[in-house]
Amino acid sequence: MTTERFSKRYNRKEIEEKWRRKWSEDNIYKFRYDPEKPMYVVDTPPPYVNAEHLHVGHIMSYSQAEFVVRFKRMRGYNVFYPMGFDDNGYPTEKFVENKYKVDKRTISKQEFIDLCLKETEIGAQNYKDLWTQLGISVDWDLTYSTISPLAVKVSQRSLLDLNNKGLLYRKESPILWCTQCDTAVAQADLEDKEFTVKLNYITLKSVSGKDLTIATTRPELLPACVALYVNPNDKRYKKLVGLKAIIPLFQHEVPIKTSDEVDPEFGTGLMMVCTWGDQGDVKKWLTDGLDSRIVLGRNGKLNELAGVYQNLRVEKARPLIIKDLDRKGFLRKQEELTHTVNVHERCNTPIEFVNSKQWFIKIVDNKNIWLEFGSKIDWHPKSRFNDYRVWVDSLKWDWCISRQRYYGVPFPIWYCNDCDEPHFVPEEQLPHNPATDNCLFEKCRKCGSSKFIPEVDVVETWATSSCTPFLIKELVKNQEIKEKVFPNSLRPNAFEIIRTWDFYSIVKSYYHFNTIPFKDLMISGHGLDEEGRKISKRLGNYIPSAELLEMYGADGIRYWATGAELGSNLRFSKDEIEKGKRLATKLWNAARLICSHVDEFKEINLADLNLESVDIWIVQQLNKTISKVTKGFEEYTYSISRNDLEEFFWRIFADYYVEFIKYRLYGSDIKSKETATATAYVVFLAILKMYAPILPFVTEEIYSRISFGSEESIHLSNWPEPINLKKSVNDFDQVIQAVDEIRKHKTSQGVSLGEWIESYKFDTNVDLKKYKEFLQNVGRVKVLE
RNA sequence: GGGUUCGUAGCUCAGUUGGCUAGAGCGUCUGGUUUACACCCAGAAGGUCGCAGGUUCGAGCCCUGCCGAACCCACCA
Repeated sequence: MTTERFSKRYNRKEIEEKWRRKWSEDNIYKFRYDPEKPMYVVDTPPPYVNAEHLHVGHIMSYSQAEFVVRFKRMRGYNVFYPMGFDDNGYPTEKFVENKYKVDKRTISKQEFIDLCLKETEIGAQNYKDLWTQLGISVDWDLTYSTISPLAVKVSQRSLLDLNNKGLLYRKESPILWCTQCDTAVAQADLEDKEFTVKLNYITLKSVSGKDLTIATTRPELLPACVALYVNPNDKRYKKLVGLKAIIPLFQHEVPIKTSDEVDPEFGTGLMMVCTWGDQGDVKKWLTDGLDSRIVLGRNGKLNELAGVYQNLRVEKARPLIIKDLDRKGFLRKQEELTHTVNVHERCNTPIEFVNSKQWFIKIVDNKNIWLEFGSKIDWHPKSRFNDYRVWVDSLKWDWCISRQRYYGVPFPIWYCNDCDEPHFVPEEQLPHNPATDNCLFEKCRKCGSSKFIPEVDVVETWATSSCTPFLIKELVKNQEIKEKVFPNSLRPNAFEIIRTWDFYSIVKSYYHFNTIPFKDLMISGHGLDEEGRKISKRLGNYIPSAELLEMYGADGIRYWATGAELGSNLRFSKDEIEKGKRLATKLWNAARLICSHVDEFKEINLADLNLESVDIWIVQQLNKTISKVTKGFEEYTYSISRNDLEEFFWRIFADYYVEFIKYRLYGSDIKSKETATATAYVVFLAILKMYAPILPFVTEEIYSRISFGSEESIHLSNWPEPINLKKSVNDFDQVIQAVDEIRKHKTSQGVSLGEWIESYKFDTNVDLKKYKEFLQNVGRVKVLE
């Protein structure tokens, strides 16, 4: 007897800690290249490094992708699994502003960047610790950060290429602007938000002295009003078309025009149109021969057109103007109006349109290409492709990539001081930062001037992270491997960044290499709190990840993460985590039992043994399970795999098979005992391997005690294959039914299942000639008929 | 206004080309210390599958309409 191989209790904490250390020391997740084997390249989302908000959602989505990665590794792929840290850009700046109570306007640029870099380092370490705790099997020698010189170089090279291909342009035009963050933003950075505001009915006079009433939610934009519009079919206003009206308080005259866009039912049917600053299809109004009256500046304040209201921010100016309109008798009434407004997703501030010069990447004209290339990718689940399609359809603006921020990838551009001609730093000089590096140009190629000014804007973060599919190529030197890294095999990410990370990656891979960036997309849902609410800092409805891992251990939490089908949200559930812990214990105990009967662990070929029907039956069940579980992982439906595996392990293997062979394990027939032990061992080993991607710690611990041969880790071992026995049973269902019948009988009689009873007569039609002895022993009945 | 997903037991959810009596876990109830495991085992109760039609020999699954939820898009004077 060798029960001492396993202690009575599975010591989760100690064992998980041991393997974390050992995996790292032995470097078992290091990328190994075997030219004979296929590559499996994963472009994992580089998380934002401000790690204070880490919660189960992060654990969930990274675990879900990692189940598949571990599976692929065991299936014999050369797994290339790097990890990045997305540290450049707005989230880090915001984090620093909050943590240090500073503002980018009130601190020197360099000081601010230094703080960002410092936090970046702390954040990356937090993440690394967390992923290690969780058992995420990335190769820590393959890491990058999006602010590193390598990432800057790749990002800048991308801009150069786009510029050479005529896909990058700089233009002064009305753009989407966040007055809070003080920067241009892209369409993808917008979100819908409902606001309840006042709809103000304001009276103005036509030049002929007639009273007119408009309804507006934005009275502070009156100074920018350039026209009034009515629907051409609106009889009330037919006579007014072509006349002019006088704007109250500001006294300028505007024409009254018609457009089908105007809804006669809204407000008074008379609509005020302003130049930029207001939401709406700006371009359309601009082509209508209207004056340009810009009242809102990039600083979010009203300009000189606003007269006495100059230099006020929108939210300050609005009530003042309303007050003055009311005092002078122009305000007829106010109504409550609930409407949705585009806000900046980072700060929830309503977006304004301001006139500004920015860099853009052409995307609007190529919608058909984005759809075509998007459809070439295998979406898991398929339905999420629709999110992508809808997004591409709704594109209205080219991709504005310049940001008036500090902490990001610099544009490698110098402008001629005299004629504004942009000069791109040549590729061999990258990475380049015009804010700190010397100017590389002597004379403007256009006007000959020798004065240059640096571009001080930075590239938005997505313009860099959209390069990750080919950025990770740069993490290896070997040319042969490089070629196989891109396009990648898998991009796993949550659904809310389909329109940013995924979309922009497709754009860049098409423009640079005319290919899709990755073959498969795995879209995960969100982790929710126990009530099904979104997890947010504001609600405080989550336990920080590190604490969670400390409380429950990695295996239990990973088990919880298998609970949601791919693409679905998943509620946090202590019960599910507990279930995962119980599963680990169950595996531990099963190993204890089986191994107490094995003297030596060795390679066993079951086909060579004289198997009994019950042994053949369990192997058949195992084979079915292997096929189903394998298929599930292949299709990224790890939750289905987990269900199939659990049904087999717990219900069929533990509750039936193990009970079925106990009389042999403890009996005197040595041959029969050996066969049963061997079968149980082989089947259990396969179960253990199939659980390895989900529960890497407990499976590794058990494996280390019961494996044979040279395989150092279960995670580097081969995925189980169905076993060919060359014989089969097909009448075992009736045996199961017969066993159930005896169990039911004993339970209803209040008799312990372990107690021998004198006799029993079956209702079930079972072949007693063949199975009588088996049923007597398993059911503990002396006489059966 | 448009789209996507979803609505199945008290709760959380499976149900993969339409096919015997609709499943699991948790919870509840009954019984059992059975030489791996009470972190266990055996069993029971509990569902007009959101509603109303339709197609079909047959619908939880397919079609139409409606109700409700979440998310996305558009409008947003």
